[in-house]
Amino acid sequence: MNLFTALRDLVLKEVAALVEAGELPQNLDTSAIAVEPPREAGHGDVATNAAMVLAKPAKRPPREIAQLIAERLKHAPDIEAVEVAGAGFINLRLAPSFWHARLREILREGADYGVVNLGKGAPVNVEYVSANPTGPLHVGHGRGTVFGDVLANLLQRLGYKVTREYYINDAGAQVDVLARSAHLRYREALGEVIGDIPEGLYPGDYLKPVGAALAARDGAKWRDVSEADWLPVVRGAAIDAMLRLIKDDLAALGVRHEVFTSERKLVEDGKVEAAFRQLEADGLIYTGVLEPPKGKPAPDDWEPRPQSLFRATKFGDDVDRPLKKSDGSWTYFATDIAYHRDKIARGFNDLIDVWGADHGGYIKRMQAAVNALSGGAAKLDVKVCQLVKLLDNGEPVKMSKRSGQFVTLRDVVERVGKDVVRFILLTRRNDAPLDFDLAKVTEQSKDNPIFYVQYAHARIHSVLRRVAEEMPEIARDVGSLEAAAFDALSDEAELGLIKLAATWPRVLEQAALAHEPHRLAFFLNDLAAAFHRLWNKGNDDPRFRFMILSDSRTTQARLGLIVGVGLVIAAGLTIFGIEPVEEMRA
RNA sequence: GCGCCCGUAGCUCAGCCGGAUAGAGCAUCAGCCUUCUAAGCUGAGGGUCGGAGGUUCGAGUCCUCCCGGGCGCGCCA
Repeated sequence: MNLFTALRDLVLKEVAALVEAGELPQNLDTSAIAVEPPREAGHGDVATNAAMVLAKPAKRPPREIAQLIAERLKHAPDIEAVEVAGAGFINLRLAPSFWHARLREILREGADYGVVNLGKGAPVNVEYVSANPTGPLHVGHGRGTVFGDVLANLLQRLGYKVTREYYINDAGAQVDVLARSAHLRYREALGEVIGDIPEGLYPGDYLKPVGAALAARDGAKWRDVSEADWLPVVRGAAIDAMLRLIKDDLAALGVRHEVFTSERKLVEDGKVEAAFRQLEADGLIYTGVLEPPKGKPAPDDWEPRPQSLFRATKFGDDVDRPLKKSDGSWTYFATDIAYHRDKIARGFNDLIDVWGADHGGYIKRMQAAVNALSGGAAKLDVKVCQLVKLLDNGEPVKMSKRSGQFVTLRDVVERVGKDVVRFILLTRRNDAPLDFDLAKVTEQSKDNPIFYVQYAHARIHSVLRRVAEEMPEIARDVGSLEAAAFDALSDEAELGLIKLAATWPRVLEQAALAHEPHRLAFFLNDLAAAFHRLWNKGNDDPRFRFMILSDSRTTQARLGLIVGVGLVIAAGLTIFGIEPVEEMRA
């Protein structure tokens, strides 16, 4: 149960009653009424702006309306105190029994706590990674990968029918470069001395096995024929190999896409042509001449050229966008239009793309295209991930793609572990740059967010183990804990921990609606902090220890509390695709 | 030149579709281990929320302009 939506319903009910009683006019717009946690804990457990929202349409002072509502709320069950404050806020304090009931709810629902059917089975398409199949993934890719994957997990958990997709850019010039690079490695494998890799080709060693495999399979067959003859073959082999490499990298991170879509195949199947014709039929394509971009030196070979343009400006883009290159082949935009058209045709009206920051300028045109293709029915949300700055103990790790000396995602996953990568990459908002320090993220200290959260979970299980040893008479199964005497939990620190854990349903829901999985990471960090705080309160004052040898009633109630917290932490980590640990010792 | 993102404590960043006295971590300083793991916790100092207008009962949050940084701007993807 999301307690805030439940209390909002209660407030709305009282407002309706006041309308009924003639205190407030009919037909009030109540949509802006919010019930939220107040910023200041001192203001109570929840606050509502109802009176302030209604003041103007009701033509009565907000504090007066607040009094009316407050008077009624005082009689509602579980509400311990109601006060009108500030400009007309209504602050509510809920009875301990209310919070005890929330704890019982957490214990009863366990991993499903906070899970509501927000999506109602609506299909959502999440496209992420979509890196060119020209080499291994690097850390920058990792960020979008984790973001997309955890967002997909989150949406799936809340009742959306999620499909995870990867778009393979295997049709452009870059895969031809890949093919030439692989052909060089092929000749090398046949015994030729190739020397330095020429400028403009991929220098990485990862193409050596591709060349070797080709030589082993076909011998010298592709050595002395023209490029036009060998290129498609070598390209196909190289793309296949790179895709296997990438899928392995993804598997090492615990990521698996359901659908891989080949750009080349879209072209071959005439899907791009079909998308083009659809837009043409809708009058959204014309032949025109684009201005050269201003503010930077025009490309050397710039010449005004009539070309097929999509009327993106009709859908909010800044200029109309070209669909064909000068050689007659499709632009990247054109094939991407076809891909999104294909997604829409497969029944998705809710599209999410996760891109790197350097593609930010591409958002408007893609949204314009989705809008045009679906007649406004489909929505595309593009989440852009900023750069990751890789550090090792504070020192920047040198990465140069040109020399082939860049740290791969695989390297990082193998060094620090997939769980660490999955969590740390979400400890910033997607649109803020992120530092990833290889040394710090494996540190066993509170400076390391994932350690901090796992440590809280481990401590909870440590207490369980101790109680099993010292007080075996206490039933520790969730069923028994649910029935524990929670009136023993009366300290504000204990209730505060329940209160925080009880906001989990709201956090889940809001993270899903906003498409912002990082909120889960921040919440878990806060929850862990609240737990560590209570733990230390027990250090300072033995009466607050979870295990009180002389008092099995209190001990069991406190076990219920921390097991509940542990369940919420575990539920959160599971969405991250991270295994909660029960002890920290290796 | 235009578009998008960002600008919050010395540093790195949160701030929940506008809500009350703007938060956390790091760093600095001062404290807490005969303990359920101190792998942790408590406290203190530190802010014109880049600037100026505007909308609103109320603006870090929305709008306009300006300043500063990043990304992008046909034949790369």
